[in-house]
Amino acid sequence: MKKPNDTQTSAPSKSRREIKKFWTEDGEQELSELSRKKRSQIIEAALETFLELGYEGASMNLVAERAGVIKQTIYSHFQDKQSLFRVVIASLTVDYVQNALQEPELIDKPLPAVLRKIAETILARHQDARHIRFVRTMIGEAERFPELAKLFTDATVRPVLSLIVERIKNQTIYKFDDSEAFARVFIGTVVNHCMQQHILHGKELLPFDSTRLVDELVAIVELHRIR
Amino acid sequence: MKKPNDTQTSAPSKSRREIKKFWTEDGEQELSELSRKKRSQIIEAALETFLELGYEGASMNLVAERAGVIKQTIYSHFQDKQSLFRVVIASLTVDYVQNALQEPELIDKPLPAVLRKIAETILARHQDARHIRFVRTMIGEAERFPELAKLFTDATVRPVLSLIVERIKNQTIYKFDDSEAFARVFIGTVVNHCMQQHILHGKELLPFDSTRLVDELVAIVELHRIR
DNA sequence: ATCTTACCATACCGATCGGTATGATACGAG
DNA sequence: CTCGTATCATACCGATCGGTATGGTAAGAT
Repeated sequence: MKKPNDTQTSAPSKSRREIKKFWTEDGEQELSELSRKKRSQIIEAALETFLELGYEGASMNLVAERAGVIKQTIYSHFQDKQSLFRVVIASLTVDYVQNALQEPELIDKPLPAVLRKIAETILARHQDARHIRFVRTMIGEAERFPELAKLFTDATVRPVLSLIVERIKNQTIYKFDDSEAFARVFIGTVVNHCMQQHILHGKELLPFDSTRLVDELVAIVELHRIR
Repeated sequence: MKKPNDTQTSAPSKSRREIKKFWTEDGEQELSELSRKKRSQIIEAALETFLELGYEGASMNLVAERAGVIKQTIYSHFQDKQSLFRVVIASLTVDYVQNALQEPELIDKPLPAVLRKIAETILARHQDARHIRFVRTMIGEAERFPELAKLFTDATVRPVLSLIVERIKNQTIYKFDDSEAFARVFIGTVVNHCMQQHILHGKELLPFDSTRLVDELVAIVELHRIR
């Protein structure tokens, strides 16, 4: 709601000493050791602050304080608050998908075991308070930052979906008429359970055991067994 | 992030002329015609503003301007920004459940028809831009306003859930071992589809036809038919 | 030994924030 | 016709906002 100060946005700069702007696109910059350390301090503090207070609720002063850095240092690494938010949220998004989607040992396991493993992964992630705040922030800002929401979907929903579809097609024990629709039923159920129980505090109001849900889903799979 | 001015929060008031505070709990106040009109203008404007900009992003100045009212009028009807937010969001929540959960003609319809009707209702609601903003805001503020999130769950999820469970139990054509788990699979799938497609902009990235999903769910129901 | 770089501390800028004070006006009830 | 009420317009309050300016310090490179 606050209009930025755009005095001298066009003028080169009245400042006597030019301050290095790392975010300027002048090729691949080799950041010094110190710079990289400060940068990661800023990112970590910004992350914590944005996830706790939301985009508007977080102040740059607080981020600087938590990062153990002065504001100018932030503004030498990031153009402005919006761009800091975008970088921080986007990098957390890709971090999550990177640490999660190793599909290691479950090659050639039966379909129900694969599905249980996927459900377990999603459920486990929602035990992490930071992830819950992450999802809340992502959804809360989805109107103001649609690219981030799309990135989130692309990085988290898409690969799981296609993994399930591929698994369904590479087996002959169960028969599904519309494998993508079934995949969406499966992850939709699990994700909505997390959303309802953890994001919206449903566990304090209508608690429901997740294993009952997964068992139900697996039972549904079993109904598709070729007889 | 801004600390409120709490000068004279304890002192009675330095103001010469006492301003009527409708939010004071001094019994059932009969608001005048004018007051009720102003109040509803304020609520409508606050709703639009909070849903568009979020709690922190919305300013009382803008709400007053949109309501065609001066700020003092807002503060004579509501204690502060938080309380305005709570009233506005809570009343929208109960409005939604009120206008939605008439279970009219579908008495004694077969189970698949009932489920299709429920899915249709949920899907239709997510065609409304205001409802999408409502859900985004509700989730985005779920950490700062947990009571609102719980109210939301209680008012929207619970009744649909128990309706389905009751419907499953009052029929003998289909057999479900865990009717509540199945109910959660059903509405979880539908709600997550809306969340993914509309709230998180998934329809512009991984579009998926909702009727395919509902058909899949009904096909799953059909697998439970007693042979 | 000088220069540059990246940081520090502090203070400042204009704008906007949530909320209040003052005084005027329009109007219905007695 | 007067009195109380609920609004209006406007201005103000202290605090905080995002962002910048000034000047200084420590360290590595030339």
